Amino acid sequence: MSGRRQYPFHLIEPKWQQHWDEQQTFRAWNPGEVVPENHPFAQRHGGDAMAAGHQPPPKYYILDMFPYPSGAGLHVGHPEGYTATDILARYQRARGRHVLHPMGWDAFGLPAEQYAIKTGQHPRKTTETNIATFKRQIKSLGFSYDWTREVDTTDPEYFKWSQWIFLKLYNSYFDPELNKAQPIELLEDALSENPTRKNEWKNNAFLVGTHEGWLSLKETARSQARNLFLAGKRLAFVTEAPVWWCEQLGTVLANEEVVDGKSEVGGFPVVRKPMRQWMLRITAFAERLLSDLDTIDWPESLKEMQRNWIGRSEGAEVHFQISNSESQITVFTTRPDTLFGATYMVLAPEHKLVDQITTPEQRDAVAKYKADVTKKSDLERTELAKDKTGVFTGAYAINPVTKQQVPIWIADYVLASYGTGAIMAVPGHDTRDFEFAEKFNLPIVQVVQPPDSKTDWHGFTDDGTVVNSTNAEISLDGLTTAEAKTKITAWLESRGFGKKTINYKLRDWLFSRQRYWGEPFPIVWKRDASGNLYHEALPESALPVLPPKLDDYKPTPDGQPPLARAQDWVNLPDGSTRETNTMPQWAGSCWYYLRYLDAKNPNAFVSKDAENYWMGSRRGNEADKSTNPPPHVGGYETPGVDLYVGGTEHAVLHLLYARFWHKVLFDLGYVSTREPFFKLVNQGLILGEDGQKMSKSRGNVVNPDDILVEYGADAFRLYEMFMGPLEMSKPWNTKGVEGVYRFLGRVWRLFVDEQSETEFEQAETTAETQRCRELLDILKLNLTIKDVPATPAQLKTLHATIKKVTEDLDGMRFNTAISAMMVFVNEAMTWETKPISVLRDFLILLAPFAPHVAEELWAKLHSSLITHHSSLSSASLSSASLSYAEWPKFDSALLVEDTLEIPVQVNGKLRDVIKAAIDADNATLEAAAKASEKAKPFIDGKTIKKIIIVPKKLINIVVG
RNA sequence: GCCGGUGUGGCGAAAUGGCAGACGCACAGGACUUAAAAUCCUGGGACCGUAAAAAGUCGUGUCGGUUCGAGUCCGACCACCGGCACCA
Repeated sequence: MSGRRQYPFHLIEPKWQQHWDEQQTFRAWNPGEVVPENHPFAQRHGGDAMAAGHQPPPKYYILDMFPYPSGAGLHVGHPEGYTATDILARYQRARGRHVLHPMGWDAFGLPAEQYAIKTGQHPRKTTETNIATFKRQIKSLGFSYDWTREVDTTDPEYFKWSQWIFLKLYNSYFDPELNKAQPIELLEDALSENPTRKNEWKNNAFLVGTHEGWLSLKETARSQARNLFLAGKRLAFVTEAPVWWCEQLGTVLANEEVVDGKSEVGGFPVVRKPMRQWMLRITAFAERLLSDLDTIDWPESLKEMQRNWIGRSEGAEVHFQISNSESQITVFTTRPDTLFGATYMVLAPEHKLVDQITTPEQRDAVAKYKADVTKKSDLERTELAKDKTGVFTGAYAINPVTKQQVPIWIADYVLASYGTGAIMAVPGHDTRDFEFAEKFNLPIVQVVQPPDSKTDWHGFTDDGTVVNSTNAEISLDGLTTAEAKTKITAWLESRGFGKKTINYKLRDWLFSRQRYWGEPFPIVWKRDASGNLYHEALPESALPVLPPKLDDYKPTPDGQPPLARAQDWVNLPDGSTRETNTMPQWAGSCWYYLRYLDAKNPNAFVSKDAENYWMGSRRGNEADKSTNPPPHVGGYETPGVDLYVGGTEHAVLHLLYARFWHKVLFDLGYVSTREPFFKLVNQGLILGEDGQKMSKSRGNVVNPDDILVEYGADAFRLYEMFMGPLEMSKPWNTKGVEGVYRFLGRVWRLFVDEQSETEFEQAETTAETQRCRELLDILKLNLTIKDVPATPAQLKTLHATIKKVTEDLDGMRFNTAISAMMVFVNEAMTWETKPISVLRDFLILLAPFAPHVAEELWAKLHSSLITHHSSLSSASLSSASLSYAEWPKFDSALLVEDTLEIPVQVNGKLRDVIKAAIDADNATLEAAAKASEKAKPFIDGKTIKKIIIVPKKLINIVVG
């Protein structure tokens, strides 16, 4: 253990936390707000800085991924990111930026609900308890959050706006020509006005064939058709589709929440089950979600994960005529150049043509295979991937280029959910098709010649030269793969056999859950005159839609969501019924960063002014919005969130969903940027002391509360940053905390008089005064601290530190910034006289990292100045709050040395270090190097071929 | 299999192509102390030397290349971590 306490952090930290709270020191101000004169922000920027007509200070929006307040409390991983952002928030505040640094709770979620099912305790209660714990723990770390902007996704005043955004999605459609979301009213209007849209209208399958026919419909039928049509266009829509159903959780899950055939939460098995569900049309935004990644400053690996998830691939659709049938099978292929090698076709077992084309002889085999496949969980389907299975349907299709009849099979290696659910099999040049063809003795032909003639063409999938690909109309032979793709696609298009297309892996977002603890949908179901069910949005005035009170939070026995138990809530007086699904947890986290901007606004999810100030960039808004903003505008005003810090676990869930919602809000004119998070950094994992991931079962979990009691928040913060680069995974080492704790102790002793410290400790031993903050007044400033001018050497030390810390903070290199401060303190400890001005600047550097001890010493420095040095200049006396003190500037002129130590190398190996004047010319340096006694033995007897002189750096003598 | 990241002392790490190992941990020796804790000082990559030094040689996952000079740039490979994975 640490033994004697290094300094009284147990008194200092609560004292300053309370002070910041009471003064609302870190409150950020919205446009139009008047800042009280005594607030440190007003002292720095003026009380009317945010008033209309004033140029407000440049903003800096720095955001943490808000936590899910679990019952387990904070772990040491949480404060890692929070400390990094807090240091930058405090640093930017010192640099004069108006910092928005908020915190809140992503509090809907399964654990509170499962606890409710077990114990009957309302999830609200569990959530409130957990939030209280998290808040206490986070506050004890002294972060400079603006708590007036705290959000809680489960607060009706918050989720009212989540529901409001859902209504925006519901009442919008995607216009492919404009490539953007539009209000659904435009589509309704266009139906009757715009001829091309009329066609679209007419061609919808569920409608009568002609516009005239449409007009002849009775009003009720027309209204029904209209509802159906619009329902099919909305960004939020209902579909009956196979979804992931998790029996144990009693809910459906999104693709993103299913990992290896199991639920991401709990690891329970999931099965495919057709159910009526709400979906969000994220696929319409696939291209923008992909291409806009190029405009934001995110880690490449994270962008790559999103790109993979979106999974864009360019290729062609090709239609194959089914023999003896009117029907066609359309396939998607990225290799149209290999069309001549397509010797069979495969449909996914779920493909809708399967039953239609299967011949009577094959019917039993096909039925059996289909039954087998549905029984398999997805896990089994992928685990058994090595061995291909499938059945012949008995039907044939015609290859459009070879005109040959090719057999149509079904196999579960073709997925119903990707492309068209059907493939043309080219066993010569596709690994899977090759395996399948080998197993079932299907013909394999070569159509690509590998560049290296020694390479076996069987199953060769790379690019090469096309062979065996000629018919009466077209020949691809001799072309490269790329050329052949272009040529055959053009030919297919000209003949109506297909066309160029782009396919995405991204699926629409399954947006409903059979849960209690989530946002209810602002939707009711009604029946039209012919008794058909249709959905209708509630008006904005009906928001928030609160969940009903329940005694039992389980789903109903017949599989209805828990909300269905509240019959008096579900059934409305007019005969309509409420939607009983709830939204997924992601709903609240999709837009919370916008609510922070104007967290208490009862009239809008965010006011236009607040959104403009915090998210827009003055520079960015002047630029044409249709062009992408440059990834990093060197100046200090950036669009969107300036910095977002969090773990990689949200790479394809939260971060993709939030970008999607943001784009819809952008299209509809509610936000001013295309992207929400301009720069994003992933913090690395903190591993256990044993180098393994921390987990209860390993017993290597470190509880932050224990560390705080032993070493204090400042040491904890410092250690989290000193461990290594933020983005890296690194093992925890409590001994390392002691190291930075000792450093803070040295800082303390640099400032505090030893004699007074002894008095303080004696006073503290009395039981009744132990926790008394007034005791801190006993402590006096070290007598070696004097109001004297700094020596050149002292200035050099200080300015080298300012330079290093400033540059390292700009580059988020917290660990090396801390080591620079350690070097400073080690050096300053040796000074007999310590100039106040130097120590004062040092405290400003230290403050972002260790704010409590810095504030305490700052206060001591200034109160002591007022008592003892009343004649001091105002510059060194300025006692404005440390949190808003101006960041010191370094003067490079002070860092210049008059003599330098210059290494002398012979053939690149270090042989000596010589002293030289800073302005020594090359001839002088060369002479000095040649004269070096230590280098001489390596030069003597050899000829000097050349001498490399890097001014102020190095001399290298090359001999031969 | 594909994509991304990382390999440097006993450990966490640091190094615009220019003195490898700053800073810290752990360790060892010393000072202070009745003693301990705390604090302060000193030491340290390996090898070879030596009474102790000095000098020297090797050294940033492996092999090769570019360069006067490579932890850093290029090529091939190996190991570990993370993600994706029958995506046509």
